[in-house]
Amino acid sequence: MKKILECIKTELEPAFEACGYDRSYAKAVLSNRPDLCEYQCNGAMAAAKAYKKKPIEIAGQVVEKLAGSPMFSLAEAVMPGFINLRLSETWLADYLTGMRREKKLGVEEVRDGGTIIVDYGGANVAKPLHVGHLRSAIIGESIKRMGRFLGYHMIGDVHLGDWGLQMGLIIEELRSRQPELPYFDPDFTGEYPAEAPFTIGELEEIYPAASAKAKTDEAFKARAQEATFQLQNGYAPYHALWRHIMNVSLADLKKNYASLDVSFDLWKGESDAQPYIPWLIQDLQDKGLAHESQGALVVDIAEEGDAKELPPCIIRKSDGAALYATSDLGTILEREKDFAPSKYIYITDKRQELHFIQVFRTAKKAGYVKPETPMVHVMFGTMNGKDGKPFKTRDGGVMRLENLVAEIDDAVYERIMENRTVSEDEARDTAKIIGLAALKYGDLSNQASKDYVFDMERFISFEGNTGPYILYTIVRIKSILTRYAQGGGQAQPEGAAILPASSPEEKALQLQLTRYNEMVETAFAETAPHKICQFIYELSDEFNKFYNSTMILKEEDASKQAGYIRLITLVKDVLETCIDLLGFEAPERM
RNA sequence: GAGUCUGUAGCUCAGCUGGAUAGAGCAACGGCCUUCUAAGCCGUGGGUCGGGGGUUCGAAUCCCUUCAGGCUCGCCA
Repeated sequence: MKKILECIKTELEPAFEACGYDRSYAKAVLSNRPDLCEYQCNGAMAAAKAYKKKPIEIAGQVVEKLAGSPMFSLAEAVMPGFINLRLSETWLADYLTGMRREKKLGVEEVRDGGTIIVDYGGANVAKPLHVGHLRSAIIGESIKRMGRFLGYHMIGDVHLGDWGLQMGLIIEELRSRQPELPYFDPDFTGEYPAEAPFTIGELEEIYPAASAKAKTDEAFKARAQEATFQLQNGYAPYHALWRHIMNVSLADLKKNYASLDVSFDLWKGESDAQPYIPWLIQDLQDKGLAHESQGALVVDIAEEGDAKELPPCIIRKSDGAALYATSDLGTILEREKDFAPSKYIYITDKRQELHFIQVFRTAKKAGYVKPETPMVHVMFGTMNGKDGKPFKTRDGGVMRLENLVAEIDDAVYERIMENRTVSEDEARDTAKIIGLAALKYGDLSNQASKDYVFDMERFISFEGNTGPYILYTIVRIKSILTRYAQGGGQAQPEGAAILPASSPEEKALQLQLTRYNEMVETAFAETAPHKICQFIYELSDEFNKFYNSTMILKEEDASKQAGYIRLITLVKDVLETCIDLLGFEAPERM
């Protein structure tokens, strides 16, 4: 469906041309002075220079040509040369009627958008999910859903950290704790046990302990590096151990992501890239891209125009082991083979910016990814506490995701029980839904690339620009619709029209709805979920103003009432679609 | 040191491909429930858009400079 600004532009173009001005000046934007008009065109001022005329004169001429247009109820030229526009109520109502007849409420699907890989999650096997993983999961899930809604074939990959030094650290720590295990007996020839020698709880304690030990104990660190190297070279006992670590950890990770309503199409990890690495390293050498430097194998990625000389991409350490960049390149080879994506989107902490520049440039230089295929790194900032420092638990430790989610759910639950008389079970279920919305909206309503302050108090206060406010709005609409239907109302015959607005509040609500299709496209193109949040906050705001000004169920004119019902149904449909794109849902009651 | 991002109301943030009087929310204060969920709505107060210079008819927005903070800067991921 044609976007509202394009409709206006199409209407303005002939007017500009009829006056002898180029059509490129006929651009409309949303007004920043809603007291004066709804849309404005500033083209007359830009044209003034080119045609050496006064802006107001040009604007006046154009406005004359717009007289009688069914689209506008107002078209006037004001100093210094603005063209102020207001849509006619009937034209606006027709546009909305068109929206509600469209499958996706006016959003058009792309044709042949191709496959887009979204690499998010980034959980590390054997380590619990913590708040650092939250943003990647939440932002990535939203971007995946947006792309899918727009018709792209989106593939989300969790891309586990399952192959680095951490594995060697765990193996060595296990050896020091349980040296009697058969994995550490080089002469062992039997079957390795099917049962893992640790629980998820133990595993989560082992890694931090090993990591801390490696920082002070050089010999331990060296052994861990050696174990990592052996694992990567297929040493069977360690591979068996690695299998256990994977199995125990994956079950837990899946449970955690599920609780966030985050899902992945692929549960690939760095280990899956390993088969590609020997070829990769050989190929980069054959192509003359990789060379020895200080004992390591590196690819120079500096390009002309760089503000600063960028360090090379290291693809093999001096000890012969592969590392992060190597496995990311191997993963690219696998993805090209399996999916030949038309675009790559990586969602990580912004501190990894340099790493992705290195990987992207190497992939392009080597020809693994076509020059025209966009490789996008969506970077996000740190989630800070109220003190502006990285978010920690009260005692200064790393906050586990499970605990964070549980804390929010509990706080929401308390709030529900304060005010409402619903059963405990219903309150628990509703609290989960609202809690997730609070958490996700709190994150997504900020620009991803910026650091943001996670303020539990603010999130659970439920006032203002929050997820719960959006949900509350939806619940209000649902409540009206339910009561209307109970009263025997039938407002939804196929093709029934939205009626012209009869109040300023109703028109403001209608105008906000028309921005929907453009907003969705922009939000995806800019990988900016916060634009969806902003839109639905404004839409909710307009709805609540309308709600306060108009008693829908008390309306005596039945056809007018049916028109209201159709309008608020459209509002509900748009809001529900949007929160689905953000990755959460609304309860029936709250 | 170099690169990069950020700096907007007391707090948390929008706005940044240049347009009219810089917007929300929270917090403060004052109104609105015998009426569809008051987790709502209406109103009041609160700003040298970090500072300085420049480009422009017009700058929070573009350019330069400066201050403050974050992050990164070859063998962690």
